[in-house]
Amino acid sequence: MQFSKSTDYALHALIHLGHAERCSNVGIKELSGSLGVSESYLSKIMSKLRQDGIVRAVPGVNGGYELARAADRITFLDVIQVMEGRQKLFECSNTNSRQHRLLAEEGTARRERDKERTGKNECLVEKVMEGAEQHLHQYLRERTIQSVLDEAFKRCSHEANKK
Amino acid sequence: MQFSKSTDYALHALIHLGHAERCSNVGIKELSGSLGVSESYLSKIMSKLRQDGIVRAVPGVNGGYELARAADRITFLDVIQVMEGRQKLFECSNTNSRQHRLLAEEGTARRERDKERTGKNECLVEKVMEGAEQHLHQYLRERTIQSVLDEAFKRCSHEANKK
DNA sequence: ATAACGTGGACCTACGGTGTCCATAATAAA
DNA sequence: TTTATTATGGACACCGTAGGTCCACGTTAT
Repeated sequence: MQFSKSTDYALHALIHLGHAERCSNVGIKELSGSLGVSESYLSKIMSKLRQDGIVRAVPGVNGGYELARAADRITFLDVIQVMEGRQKLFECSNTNSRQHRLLAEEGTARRERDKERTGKNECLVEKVMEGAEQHLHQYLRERTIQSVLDEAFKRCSHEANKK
Repeated sequence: MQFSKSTDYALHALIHLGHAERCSNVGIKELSGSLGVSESYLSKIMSKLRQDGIVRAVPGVNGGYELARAADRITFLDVIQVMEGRQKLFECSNTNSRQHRLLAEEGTARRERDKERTGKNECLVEKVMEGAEQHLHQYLRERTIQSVLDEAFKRCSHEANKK
């Protein structure tokens, strides 16, 4: 259970773009050089980010990438969901096991209705995990590319003050 | 980024054990039947749980498994860490990229010391992710096998009251 | 002694993460 | 218009690992 390297690269690439906001259109060469990743692989990642409207891209001479919206409107959650997909953190593999049927058979009109709607019994483990996912998402929604830039700048100027 | 099926099976198996607490020693047959998983695969999982002191096992006739400690002292985090390993949620793949060196070169005695200790620059993305991991862990530490059993019982008796 | 039961090792398969290469399209500069 | 630059998308390769099976062995109760 770990985030993929693609997510890593994507976040760092976006930070680079956010930092170089003034001169728009950062090429894949500069990006791959800055991150230490091959151009070909990073292209794939940038392409994905573009398809999801995180960045814009222009081909041709002097082309490159730029953020599609302000850095403080690109959250970690946005990026992670693009790169990792929108699948749930946890999915009960068989809600029709005896264990689940046992719980379901304790009657309950509500559970019956649940089953009618979704076609499967509910899973209490899944419920707990959904809670965990909500918390995680909430946290990741509050962190943006801009917040990382701010943090970097803060440390920088803090050091400057001490001198 | 998803929890593995093993974690799923492990949690459900432990819930079964917690539910059948009275008659200790639940066999692999009963467990695999209840969860709808093959005996051979589930054995592997139970074995892992035993090695980490989550369950006890006795071989021989009438053998089987039982919880090694009270159900309210087995947290979701415990189980997940056994099954998924203790690796971090996120690890920056190259803290020596130009991007990181750029941040590091802004001087800072503190960052220098960091580098001396760990041998690598710090990564602000990693920092954010570590925060996310802490939150997630805190949540998972508060959910136990017992809490799921309680929830199941609560729903059950709630239905009974209505009748 | 024998049947029931858990253990650990060897092994297999499928899939996805990581990564490369190339043909193509789009764009700016000459 | 031609050429150089740059992003795009498809095809493909590699490989680690999740998921799963099988079997020989050790242990225990009857």
